[in-house]
Amino acid sequence: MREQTQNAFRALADPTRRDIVQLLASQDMTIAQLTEQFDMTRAAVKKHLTVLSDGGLITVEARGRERLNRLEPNGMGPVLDWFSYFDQFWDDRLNNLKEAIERKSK
Amino acid sequence: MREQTQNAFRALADPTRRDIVQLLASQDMTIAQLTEQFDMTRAAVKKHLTVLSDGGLITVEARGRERLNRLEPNGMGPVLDWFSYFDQFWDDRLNNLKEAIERKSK
DNA sequence: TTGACATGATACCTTTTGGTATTATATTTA
DNA sequence: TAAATATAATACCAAAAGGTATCATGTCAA
Repeated sequence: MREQTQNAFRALADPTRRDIVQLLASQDMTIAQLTEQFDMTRAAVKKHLTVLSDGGLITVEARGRERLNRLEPNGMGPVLDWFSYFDQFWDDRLNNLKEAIERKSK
Repeated sequence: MREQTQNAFRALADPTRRDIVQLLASQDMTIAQLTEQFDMTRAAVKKHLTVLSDGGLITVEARGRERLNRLEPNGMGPVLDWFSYFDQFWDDRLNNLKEAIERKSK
């Protein structure tokens, strides 16, 4: 599972891919829909999606001739697990994040 | 500050650099000490440290002819901020992390 | 001061990465 | 069925990344 962690971190290293993740957080999208949002070819976007898929961050569902790209809810797991390793350093940060979330959920 | 986020994510994309971060979490180390832990030259380790520094994840303190590399406590800030954007998706994950931390602090 | 030590800087090489262009395949739809 | 649509796959290219070797610089110690 070490490989999965590496692939996930690698997937997040590119700004375009992080943007794709944010877009897919609001709704599932086809390659064509995603490509509209960027200044690059569909082939380039497809490559990014492959990297995101390798990282376990998205899944693809075939719907007729379309393919719906969907964020994988558990995809960030390995990444967040890695961060949780630094309790003594990041506890404060994580607590801030926690509090922000709690504030919103009220 | 968009640049800082990118540099931090980029810094974390390499497994050697993540290992360096983990090593520095336990104690500050010189390049020579870090190099002992890896199968590569000092120059290569130095490059990784430069990337980590660019990402704001470490700072360097000159001590005589040595340079002590130290983890920057707030360095992960931009990265964790980015993750906090996905409340609706990652809340559960973050809550699990939060609970694990709370359990430990008891 | 001279030599050893710790690091910095640079040139160079190979592989990976991010992108395009092009061609192929599968699915609708007129 | 034929044309249009949505995507996949491949070859190719320039730039960035990760590494080594080598040389330069600054500091400590005899």
